[in-house]
Amino acid sequence: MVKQEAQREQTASMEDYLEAIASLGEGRKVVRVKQISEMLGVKMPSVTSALKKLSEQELVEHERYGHIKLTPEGNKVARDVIRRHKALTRFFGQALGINEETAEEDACKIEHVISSLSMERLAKFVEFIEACPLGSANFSSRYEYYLEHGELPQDCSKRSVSKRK
Amino acid sequence: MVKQEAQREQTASMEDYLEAIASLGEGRKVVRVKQISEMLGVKMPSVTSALKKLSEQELVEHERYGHIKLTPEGNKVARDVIRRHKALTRFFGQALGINEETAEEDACKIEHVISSLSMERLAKFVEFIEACPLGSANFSSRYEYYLEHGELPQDCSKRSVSKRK
DNA sequence: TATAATTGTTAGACATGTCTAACAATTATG
DNA sequence: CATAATTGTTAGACATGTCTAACAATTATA
Repeated sequence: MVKQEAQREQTASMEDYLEAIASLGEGRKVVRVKQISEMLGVKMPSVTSALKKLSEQELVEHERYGHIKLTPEGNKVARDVIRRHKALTRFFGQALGINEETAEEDACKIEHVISSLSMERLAKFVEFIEACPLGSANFSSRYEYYLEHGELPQDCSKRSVSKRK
Repeated sequence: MVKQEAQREQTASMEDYLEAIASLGEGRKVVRVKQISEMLGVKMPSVTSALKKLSEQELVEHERYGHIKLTPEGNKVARDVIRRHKALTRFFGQALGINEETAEEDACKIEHVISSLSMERLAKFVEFIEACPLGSANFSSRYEYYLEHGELPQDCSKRSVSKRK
């Protein structure tokens, strides 16, 4: 057991490019420089320059004015980023009740910096919350009460579980 | 209601410098360029250059070969970073059961990119978990069971809460 | 199919933040 | 207190990733 994951060798920017190429290419769709640039909010020359770098690392196939495609290795990296992205979005959205837009934004940033260990635990946590109806129901309702009122609900009291009303 | 927080104008690097200065300066201790450089794992010229920038922004007082001190505004920013840092460390440590070192590392990265909203909710979440013994006990024990066995404990079943054993 | 519109590339400027090498100031000590 | 050791600064190189301006290829259309 020497080094489970070689990943995270990419910068946040390069991960963003890989992620964008992967999602734009879903279902064999042709990927264009312009689409990538729009998706990431950068200008086209930035994309060209990123593609050059990623090609040199053999994560992307790209020929001048031609097709753009992830290599198997590039796809692996992209899938991993996307996996983190989705788990984080679920966490912020489902577990913390954050609005979709903000959840997305945070996921986009955090996906590039979180450790594998925390990522794994976070994903398990969300799975758990979503899968365990009893725990979840109790948890969510109490948590929402706490969010709204700023104090703990009765049945969280340290002394006893009140039965009145 | 126009813009609650003007913060997050700083880059991750500059936030790190402010954070380091604040924590090295706890209790009126004199802050040195060398200490900052060691704490952040950069060379001294990087610190000098950062101090210059932060001085121009009036977040730090620094005179050549002289004292280093946060201005009130710089202190405000630093305290805010530290607040985020602590809440994140608690979340990863207490709530997710991540080891201290990893929890620290993740907090150091995420503190610079997370939104105010998510940060607030995350902090409330940790408070809640720590403050609500019933929810917490239920939650933690089930979550640990899930982490360890990879499947939900009996009392999470969708059908009914088993009473046997 | 010739020309116009769109898309993509190249070249090179710029911002950020790091580093090394050389030098300067401060502090410690023989 | 003179000199050595330590600490701090300056200058300038370098890496990353962005941008604009100018040009080139591709695609659409009159």
